[in-house]
Amino acid sequence: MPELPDVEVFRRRAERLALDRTVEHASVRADGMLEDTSERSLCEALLGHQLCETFRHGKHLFLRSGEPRGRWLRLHFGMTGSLDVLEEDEAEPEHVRLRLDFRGGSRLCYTCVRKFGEIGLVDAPASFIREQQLGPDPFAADFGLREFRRCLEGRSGTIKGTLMNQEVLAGLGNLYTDEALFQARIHPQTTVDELDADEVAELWHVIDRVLAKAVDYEAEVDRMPKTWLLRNREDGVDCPRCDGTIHRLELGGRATYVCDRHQRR
DNA sequence: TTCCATGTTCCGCA
DNA sequence: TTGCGGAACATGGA
Repeated sequence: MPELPDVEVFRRRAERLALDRTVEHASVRADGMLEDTSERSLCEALLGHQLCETFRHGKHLFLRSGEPRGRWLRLHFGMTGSLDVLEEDEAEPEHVRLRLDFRGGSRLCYTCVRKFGEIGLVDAPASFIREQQLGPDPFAADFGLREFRRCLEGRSGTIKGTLMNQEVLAGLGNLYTDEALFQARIHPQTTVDELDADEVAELWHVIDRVLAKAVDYEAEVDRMPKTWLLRNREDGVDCPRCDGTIHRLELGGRATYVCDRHQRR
């Protein structure tokens, strides 16, 4: 489930298990997933070098190569991507699109079942973020209520669409947007200009808390509290927070779950 | 077989 | 011109 918390978990995994190991072999099986690069350039940037730094912005993960030019491998996970570091004796998962074999036997596997993800090579994360016009990352230490207010300024669309717009805020997807709105008691179809200052502040605090907690739970839904919507995404079940019922709506072509009682329009 | 899916992008409309 | 919302995209699993 690669939204911000999932990608942050991948980043920490790479930071812990994939840095400072020489890449001895790289295999790319990712036709259609390479962005602004080629298999040859990727191999050139990685082979014989070590990964030496990790960075995440929104749903994008960057791994810096220790090659002289210091380019960054960029991974986006689409809807089904994942990143694992396997030991020598561990079986390889299916749908591996990029595999880096390290000296010593461990290997980094980027898998993506539906191939909606992207593999790229960039000179610097900052320039990529600028070119893509990505909004700020809500998990960043310097992102506070003031910055959040600025993101919503002048917006007129629904709060759900706005939060999921990566040019407004980078990292929230369908699931965590629903979760934040559920906990903040805001209906997803509420428009941004309908929210008062208190609601915006509450929403900010909820987003902050949900993201931090989700990362603590390593983005594993089964470990999250039963009072979270993520544990209750099913049409017709009882709301875990009030006497209401959870309903499934379709918003912008996406499944949306709301409580009919504490998220009124 | 049919339906559904956490991602982005594109097009028509206001 | 800009922003918004819905449709489309490709693929595989339940």
